[in-house]
Amino acid sequence: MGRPKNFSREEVLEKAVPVFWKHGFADTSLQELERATGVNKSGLYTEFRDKEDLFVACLRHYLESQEKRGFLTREPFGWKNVETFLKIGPLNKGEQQGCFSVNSMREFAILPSEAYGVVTENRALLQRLLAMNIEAEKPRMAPSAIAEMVLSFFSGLCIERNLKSGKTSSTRKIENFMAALRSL
Amino acid sequence: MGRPKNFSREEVLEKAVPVFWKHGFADTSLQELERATGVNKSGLYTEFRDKEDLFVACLRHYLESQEKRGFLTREPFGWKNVETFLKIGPLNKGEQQGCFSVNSMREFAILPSEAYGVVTENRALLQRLLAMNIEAEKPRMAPSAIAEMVLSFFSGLCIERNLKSGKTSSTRKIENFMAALRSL
DNA sequence: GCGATATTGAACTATTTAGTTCTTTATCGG
DNA sequence: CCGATAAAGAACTAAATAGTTCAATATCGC
Repeated sequence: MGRPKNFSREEVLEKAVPVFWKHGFADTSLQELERATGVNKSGLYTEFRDKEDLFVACLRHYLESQEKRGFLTREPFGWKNVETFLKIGPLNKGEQQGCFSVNSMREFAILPSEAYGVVTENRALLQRLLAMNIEAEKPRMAPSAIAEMVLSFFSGLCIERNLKSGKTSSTRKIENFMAALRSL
Repeated sequence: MGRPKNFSREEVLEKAVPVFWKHGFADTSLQELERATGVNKSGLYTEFRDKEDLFVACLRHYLESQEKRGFLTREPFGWKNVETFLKIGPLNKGEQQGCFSVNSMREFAILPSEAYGVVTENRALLQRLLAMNIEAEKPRMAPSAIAEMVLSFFSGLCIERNLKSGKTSSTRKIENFMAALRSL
């Protein structure tokens, strides 16, 4: 069976995500990835085809972990879920600000096309989950139309996390937005 | 007086903006900038301190040109101006998608701190102009609070321009959002 | 413990990068 | 038209980059 490797794919992804998250694809070097993951280039290249492949794997891993948080699938469905999603969906843990996926959208021009697919599929999923929660509140406006707005607002909140503004102001802003939604 | 240079600072900025806009700072090479502007490195380096300096100059130039479009200063102030701002503020000219300034927010980690200042100042200005227009409609909610929401929504629309989605869906989304605002 | 096997680490490669330097060239004032 | 001056062009530098190669090494089944 030969020598066993002393890292797991999961482990590497876990540690690589914050690096790409903060610096993006272009400005992240293999050296940084080695340092952050503790895995040598040899290891990284046996596990991943190249830097692009590793990036896409990170993106998938990130989105799966976000899905597991399940803010939009908690019963009962409704505005409360939407509000939670907006409030604590975008992360605020040190280097990890906003949403890795939204950040990546800026870099599509230089990212493998696979990344585009991963992000758009996830957005479609979010859109459906949002619509499901909105549907439950029986608003006058079409749930899918409201869901679209929410997703855009969410994307805005995410990139704004790159600005150092207070958490309270963000919370207040979300509550105002929710007030507007509830009247639809 | 010596040999006269055969380019103007304006010209260079005009041609460099789309390059940074599309590729961001990290992934734009001096070579690309030479090609796009038609100005040799010698020329670029006599006009600008370094790549960072050129980038910040591009950002300023872009924001000034956006201000000149003046969507938010047309009389009479009101929802119509806000709607116009959302609809045709984010550009859609080939490589130039969304907003250069919003795109740049993703890269603050590697951008000169000056860039941060330029962007935040501009956002503060937008915030004031939006509030001014909203104020004119005398809504029940605080104009500055509504302005905050609009700016976040705008930011979201801008990064979403990196996805290839139809223009009509964006227009419909904005109209729905405006409907929500008008009820505040 | 031994040999096959797979991982690891480090040295290496080829390319690209931002930035510099130096020669050539064009213009203007006299 | 000539000499001072400033710009343009190209050659150059040093560092960083993604990716490769290969010898050293650790483990497992036997």
